[in-house]
Amino acid sequence: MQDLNLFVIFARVVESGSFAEAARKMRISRSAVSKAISKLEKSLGAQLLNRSTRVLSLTEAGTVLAEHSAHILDEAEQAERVVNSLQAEPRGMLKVSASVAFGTLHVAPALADFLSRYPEIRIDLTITDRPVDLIGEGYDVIIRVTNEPDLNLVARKLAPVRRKLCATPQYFEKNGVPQTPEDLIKHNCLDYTLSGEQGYWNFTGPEGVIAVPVSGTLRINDDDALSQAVLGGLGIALLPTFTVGKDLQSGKLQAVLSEYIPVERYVYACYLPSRHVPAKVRSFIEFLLMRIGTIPYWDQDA
Amino acid sequence: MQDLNLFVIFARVVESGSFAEAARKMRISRSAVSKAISKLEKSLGAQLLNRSTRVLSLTEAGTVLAEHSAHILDEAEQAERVVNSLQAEPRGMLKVSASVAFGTLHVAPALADFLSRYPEIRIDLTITDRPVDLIGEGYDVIIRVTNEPDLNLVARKLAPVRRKLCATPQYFEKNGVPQTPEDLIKHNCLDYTLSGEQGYWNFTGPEGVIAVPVSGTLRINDDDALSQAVLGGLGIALLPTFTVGKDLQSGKLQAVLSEYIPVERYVYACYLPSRHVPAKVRSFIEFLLMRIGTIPYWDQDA
DNA sequence: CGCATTGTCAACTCATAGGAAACAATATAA
DNA sequence: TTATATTGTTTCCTATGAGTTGACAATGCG
Repeated sequence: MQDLNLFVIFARVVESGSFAEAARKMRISRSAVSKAISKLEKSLGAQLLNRSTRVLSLTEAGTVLAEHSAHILDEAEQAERVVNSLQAEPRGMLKVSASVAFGTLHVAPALADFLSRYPEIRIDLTITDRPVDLIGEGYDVIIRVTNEPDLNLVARKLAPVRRKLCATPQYFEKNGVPQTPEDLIKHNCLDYTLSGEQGYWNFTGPEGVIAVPVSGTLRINDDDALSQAVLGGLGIALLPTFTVGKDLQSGKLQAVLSEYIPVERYVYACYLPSRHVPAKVRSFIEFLLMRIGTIPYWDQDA
Repeated sequence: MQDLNLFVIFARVVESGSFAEAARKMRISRSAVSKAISKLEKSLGAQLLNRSTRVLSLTEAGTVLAEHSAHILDEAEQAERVVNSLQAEPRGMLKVSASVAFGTLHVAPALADFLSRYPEIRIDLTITDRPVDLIGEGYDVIIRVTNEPDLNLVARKLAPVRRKLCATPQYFEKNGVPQTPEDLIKHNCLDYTLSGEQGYWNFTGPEGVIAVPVSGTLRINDDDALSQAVLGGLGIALLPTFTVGKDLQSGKLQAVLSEYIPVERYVYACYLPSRHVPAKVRSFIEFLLMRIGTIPYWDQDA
């Protein structure tokens, strides 16, 4: 394969009409240009330029090569421009993955705003709780709720996820209100599949950290569905305020043992570590940060 | 400006789907590929490929760049092919310059044969006796009759040009037949403008080289026109056999002092010195050589 | 006839392209 | 699970060759 840089030099010479002029434009010496052309001619096995000290003229081979070289130069400059623009301006396709509950309740509703703010961005949002392969599937950003994000990723903490022990008033009427964490053992504790240690709920209370063994008749891998189950009066669960904030306000759910704080989880926006984060990713994360804030809107008056 | 060779490596990686595979195809080491991509990403300021040891995926910037790179690669390969073909096969435009008399009488008539033998060649023939700038005007070949061709050019000797002292029988009847070169002084000697020393005709005779001072009433810069003048009975001239061969045979002209040989001139095909002579030029010169041969057809029975 | 500028060449220098080897990550096979 | 092979990366090293400088001859201009 040819050394394409020679094509570039050749194109410059042709458009300049002289070696010296081309050399000045490219800020290299005349001899460098001379050697480049000679090398190109040698490697192609064809004379490209007939030259005396004063006059240059293209051979037929030179003429066709000049055309191709100009195209190449063009294409390269264009490529450089579009990549730069893609990098510097928020535009293009943004592939996002978000977990089911949070994605549905808070990411998806926010996208309209985001897209109208950045009209050149398009979004491909995948809602799933399954672990995704950022590299293989080509995601720009994934939004996950977890207490310990993947160490191989850049994880931007968007907001804390506060959780509360909730059930319906009806449930408490029937089964009593637990006064201490230990009382939970007597209750139907609905569990979130992906939470840390199975079978235990951990709290930080007045006495420090405690682990309460719990058991229940239902386990779901989605916070929103879990909330629905609790709303149906099935039992008690540790529910994030981002799903049940309204229900707590409206009284459809009731929180108990509020002085015992479950291990805090966070909403993270994660992306691949790279020195070169495209503008679309930066602006998306900044938008989310602004939208969700340090004290998320669903917690503001909870 | 970018290093276009990095684009090529990038394109190869994309089409291969892996650094290692691309490295093997290009017969360089994996580390070379790795470094090339890193350098490209750095210089563009954008991530192009997301990669783990096992899986590669293009970023958006990478996707657009891949497209452009593929185009560039394509264009380069195409350019290489067409230049090679132009070099190796007799095809394309052949710019030829020929002197008026010889060009008209012998080059132009031969072209039909040549072009039918090489159907992919087209010819741009310029008939002129004016000295031409091979480089500036972009001629591939010039055909000239001279005794000393330009030393800066490659001059292929096609055929000797024999000249004879000619006049019409009528002229000799009226003015007498010169018996010795010195007798020429008494004749109307028509001169060819571009011949060596003005006012003298040089011969190699039995006594060695002699220079005869001559004078006449006409001087023309074209052998054919000069012949026409002689045919009109105006005087004596040194005429090349390639213009008056037929007239000598038919008796319309008569040659005298044949034992005195004028300085021999030659038909040359000249082209610019270069290691890389295109096939079209080579085949043209070979064709002329074959056609005109060492003993030209107009001399064969003269 | 200077004078300036051209393309080329030879000699030299230094950056850097590329290889080798070791490494961590990861997929596949046993 | 463990073992193995392969991936992309990194460090270190070296030879190549790209580019400079400073000549040169050729050439056009005033």
